[in-house]
Amino acid sequence: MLRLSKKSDYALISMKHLAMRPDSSSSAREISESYDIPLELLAKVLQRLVRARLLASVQGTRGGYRLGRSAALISVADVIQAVDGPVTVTACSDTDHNCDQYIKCSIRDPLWKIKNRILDALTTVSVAEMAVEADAPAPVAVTRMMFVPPIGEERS
Amino acid sequence: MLRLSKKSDYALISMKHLAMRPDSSSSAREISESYDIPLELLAKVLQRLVRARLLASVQGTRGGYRLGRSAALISVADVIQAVDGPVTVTACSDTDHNCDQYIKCSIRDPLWKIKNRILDALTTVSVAEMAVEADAPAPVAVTRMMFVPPIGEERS
DNA sequence: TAATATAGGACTGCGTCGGTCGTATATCCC
DNA sequence: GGGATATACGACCGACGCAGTCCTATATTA
Repeated sequence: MLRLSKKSDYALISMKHLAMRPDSSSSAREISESYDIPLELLAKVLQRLVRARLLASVQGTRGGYRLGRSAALISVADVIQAVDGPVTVTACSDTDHNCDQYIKCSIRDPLWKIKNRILDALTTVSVAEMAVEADAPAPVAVTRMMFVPPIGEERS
Repeated sequence: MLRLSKKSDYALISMKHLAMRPDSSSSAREISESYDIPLELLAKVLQRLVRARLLASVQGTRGGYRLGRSAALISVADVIQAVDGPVTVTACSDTDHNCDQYIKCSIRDPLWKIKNRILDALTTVSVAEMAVEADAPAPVAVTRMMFVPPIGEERS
């Protein structure tokens, strides 16, 4: 459990993709094809990231997405929260307590502390750190690997 | 997101409940009524905790549940994993990689690191620590508070 | 033997998530 | 200007998992 949603996965993949190409912009289609992500779904994810100012978009034929700010200033928590809403371990938060057991609940405080520790783990890892993974192949090589030869052999 | 399941909630409530009564055993019914948890559902949760050796059960009329070992030796992670299976942030684990993007996925390693940090946060908090919360009312008072006056005014 | 407890499998309603579709709008190139 | 290609965004839909219920079997005690 405690699984991340697909949308968050896609968002993080996209953010890392863009972080590795700081000077160019990528279209939703490019990212979609690179990682086999359904285009429409990815598009909506990217749009949410734009609304959260984590990405900047350019419309039109040569449009696409860029990072909204330096990758070092974007945390994994930022990305997840932009896409899936606030990180909440419990059904009840400090604002709304929509839970049958709210009054009688005896584990709120300990769980909130744990939530904060989880949030901390997500906050202290930046997209930039994700992008400098040692195992990451060079950008071009990645893009190559991404395109699975459709059917025929397309070896250059 | 990253929400805990209801079953985990119930499991943690029960564990704390039992940790606060180290010398007596509690029945599923008692816990169920104390916190307004559906009896059958709670029963199954408790059974899973027994199977994981976190609880010990006594059948029969005067039966019930006790902690399987010292509360200090039971972590929140233990409880969650006993009830909801292994903590997995990603769909793919090191054993099975049932995810369309597995081959092309670029964020496995960073996410696994984050998963470990989350797991760490859950492992370093014991049930005993949860039970010694300062704000926890005395057992009896708790049980009192639990029973919301049904309809009429029942002020003593 | 009746009451009360755990053990555990089968079933179900429903909310959420992943994904699709359709449409509007912006921009570039011919 | 017009077509191609991009983002923006709301509506819709099927599948799946979770929460909860029901039923039966078994153990223990009074």
